[in-house]
Amino acid sequence: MDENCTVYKTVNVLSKKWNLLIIQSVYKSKNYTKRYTEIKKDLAEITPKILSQRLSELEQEGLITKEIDSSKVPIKSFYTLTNSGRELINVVKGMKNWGLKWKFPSDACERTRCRNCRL
Amino acid sequence: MDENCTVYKTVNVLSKKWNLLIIQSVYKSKNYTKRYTEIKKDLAEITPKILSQRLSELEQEGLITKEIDSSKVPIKSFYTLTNSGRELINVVKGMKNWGLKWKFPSDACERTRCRNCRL
DNA sequence: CCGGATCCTCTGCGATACTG
DNA sequence: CAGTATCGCAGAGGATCCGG
Repeated sequence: MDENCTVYKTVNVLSKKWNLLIIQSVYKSKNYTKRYTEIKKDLAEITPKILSQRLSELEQEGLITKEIDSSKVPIKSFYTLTNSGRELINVVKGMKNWGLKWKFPSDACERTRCRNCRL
Repeated sequence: MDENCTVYKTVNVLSKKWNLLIIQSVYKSKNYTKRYTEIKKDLAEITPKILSQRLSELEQEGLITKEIDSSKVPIKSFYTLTNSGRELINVVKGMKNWGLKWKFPSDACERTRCRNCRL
């Protein structure tokens, strides 16, 4: 495998820590949009620095868009999945189904819409 | 999302650096079996320490099995995908198809069996 | 209050060399 | 051939601070 291979490059982008969980967190929300603080609350263990870094990278990669409402205080940031970002949910679902089958069976997650992951 | 969620735990295992590429490298081989040096050659940029670490972890996770032929020198190690490891190829394929569509189009990889990734 | 930025610490990846 | 030993450094994590 050389570094020009699509698989190689894609895996390196997607398997960067937190990326798929951020995508999934935003995907769960209405209109595929979430605020910075909501994502941070959803991914309890992520630190603000890392979340900012990842969101910025995902924006540059074209997987999410950012909008800022500074019309009134407090200023609010909204992050929305692009079309490409939305389609990534299939990858997350693939991982979930594999995990349910082979590693981490969970009654809660078996349901079509788990309370945690909503997939 | 709490840390008991199947999605959370599964993503953390699978998105660890090199894991999916190792799985895919072994998957491409006859009988889903590859030797240490062959994997290292296939993933040119991986270092021996990291490859050893990852293989050991993947073995503990039950995704690969290891067999050593020490009957004659040089000693040879064989790594084989388990059933759960084989099924992970669907996740890799999902990533590949997403990457082809949105990020890294490639004529070579578009073919059903790319010379590099064989997926 | 919200959305970060800053500073510091520390795990863990990467590179090179070496060995049973 | 299939790894280990050692070292250096980037990036993840933790705590705190700050402008709007």
